[in-house]
Amino acid sequence: MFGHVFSRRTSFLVRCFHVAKKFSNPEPEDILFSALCLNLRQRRWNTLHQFSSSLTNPLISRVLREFRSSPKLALEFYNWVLRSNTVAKSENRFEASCVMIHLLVGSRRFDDALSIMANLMSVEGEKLSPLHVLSGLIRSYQACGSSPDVFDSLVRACTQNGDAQGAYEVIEQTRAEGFCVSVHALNNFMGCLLNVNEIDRFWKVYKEMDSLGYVENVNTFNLVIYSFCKESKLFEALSVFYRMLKCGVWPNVVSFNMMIDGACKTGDMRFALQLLGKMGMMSGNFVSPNAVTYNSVINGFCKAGRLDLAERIRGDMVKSGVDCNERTYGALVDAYGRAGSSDEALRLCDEMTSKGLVVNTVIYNSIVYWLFMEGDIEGAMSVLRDMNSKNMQIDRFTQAIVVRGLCRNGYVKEAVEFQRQISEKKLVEDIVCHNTLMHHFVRDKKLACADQILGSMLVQGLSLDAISFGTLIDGYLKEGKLERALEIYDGMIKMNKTPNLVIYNSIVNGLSKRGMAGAAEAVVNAMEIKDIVTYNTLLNESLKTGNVEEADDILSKMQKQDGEKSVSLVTYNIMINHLCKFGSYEKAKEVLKFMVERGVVPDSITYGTLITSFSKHRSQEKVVELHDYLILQGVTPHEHIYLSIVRPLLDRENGRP
DNA sequence: ATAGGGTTAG
Repeated sequence: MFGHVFSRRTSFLVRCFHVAKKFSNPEPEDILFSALCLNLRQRRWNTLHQFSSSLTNPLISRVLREFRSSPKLALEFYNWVLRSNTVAKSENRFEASCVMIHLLVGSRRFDDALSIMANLMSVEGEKLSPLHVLSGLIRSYQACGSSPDVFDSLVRACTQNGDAQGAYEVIEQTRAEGFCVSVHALNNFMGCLLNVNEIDRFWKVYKEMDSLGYVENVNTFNLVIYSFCKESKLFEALSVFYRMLKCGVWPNVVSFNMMIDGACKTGDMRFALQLLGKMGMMSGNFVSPNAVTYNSVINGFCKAGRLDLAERIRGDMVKSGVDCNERTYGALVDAYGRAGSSDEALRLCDEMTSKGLVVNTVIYNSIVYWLFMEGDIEGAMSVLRDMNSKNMQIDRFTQAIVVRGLCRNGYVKEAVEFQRQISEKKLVEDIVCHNTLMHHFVRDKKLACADQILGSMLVQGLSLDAISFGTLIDGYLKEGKLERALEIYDGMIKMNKTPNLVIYNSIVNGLSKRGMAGAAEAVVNAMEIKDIVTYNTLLNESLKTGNVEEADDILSKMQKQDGEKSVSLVTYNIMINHLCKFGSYEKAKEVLKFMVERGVVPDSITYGTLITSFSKHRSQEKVVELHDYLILQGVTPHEHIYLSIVRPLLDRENGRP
């Protein structure tokens, strides 16, 4: 046994000696290099470990390059270098990483290259800027005999991280250095711009493509289609499709999927179905629907409340041999929950499990959400426990759903407790949850509790947003606690947060309601922009005080501001309310007719205001007539007012007690 | 590349 070890060791030394002898004047580094290579080839990590203290930057790079044709081994060596603490210094990491990236890209192992780049740029990693990484790659470019594909990969690493600006800088700097990224990288960048909703910038880059010598390919066309679909411009998307055909570029399934999904999202299911049916014909029989296509349509019908049609499409999907996946079930589970059939939703979960599909967090969240909406707290909490017992990841959606679900069902205390447990587990903190809690405390007039949430957010170092401040400011103003409201306002200013329109409107409303018209007016005058809510608040105040001239003035300002757009349903409700209070019932009815003609559908507030007033001051026939008219306009009656005023009248008409 | 879950302030 020992003899065996000895002979291996001897042969190793002899081989080293041979290699060394080849050089006329062997440098120590050359000997070390050969030894490293020999041991690495045999994966003798223990032996290699003895060299770890002698490793230098150039040596590491040299070994990595030596193994360019066995990237797997090179990667093992790279990882070993990173792990051995003695050389884990940042500069070493960086240079070795750059060489490794070149090798991986050269052998088309893009995912491995991307993950190294992502790590270099991530907060947990080295936190290097994309341009810094680029400079490192360029420095080692020649020695590694690399190709511009590495720059494409770096762009990709940025876009995968949602860093459009980084991708842009890399593309620009690459060009400045005399290289060029491919059209694929440019497509990646443009896709990233769309994903972060920088539509204008997308178009700018798209228009510059040609002059930079790029020829748009099917992916580019698809992005243009996507950008139109994002803005619900289906007609324009379709015309890009035809332009693509004219350019001799063949559409693929993604081209269709984007348009079909766009149609579904705008609720145009007819168009979606047309496209689905004509995909073959429109593509010279080259393209047929895949799971994404079917799932988009299924989801479209689910959201439109047409489960019957969604199920029919699922039937088509199965018939055409496309397997249902998690997304298919996700859409259906959500729809059954929405329709109040949580049992069926849970049955579908069993079905997917039996097919080997995983019921993931998104699907669980759907179920929990709809159970809460139904008021089935027990059911919701038991599904949540089920998630826990299955070690299912709880995400910020789950948190928001549970916190809101508990609050809206009156379990605010329990929601706070849930939130506290989340904080303890150090899961992702979501401001929305805290804001929701504050909102419910404010609604229940428990301002001290809301304030406590604010305090705990500060303690946890969470950044507060405009909604956090706005909720409290509005709450205190409504309670008449002007001082505390102003304190919070000052706090916001001290934290360098700019109050937004909602907060200003809230203040204007609060001051007016406290009878501080002068102060309210001062705030209004200081406001740079005003919106419908501002005007509605002012209109309501002036009508309340009987200042018709001022009201008239505000109305004409509103019409000037944004044309008709700034006159809203609320505006009409305010006018109707005050006309009724003045006893001008016929005028109120005129306003009602006027708004209906403008295509503004009255709501239950309109209904309640008019019916209440008419029942006090007009004949019963007039009340019933008004009710019928409103129903005809598609108004949902105010439940309480319908039951207490209108139904008794209708019953009497029909001879019922 | 394209498809899923939530919504908190006037």
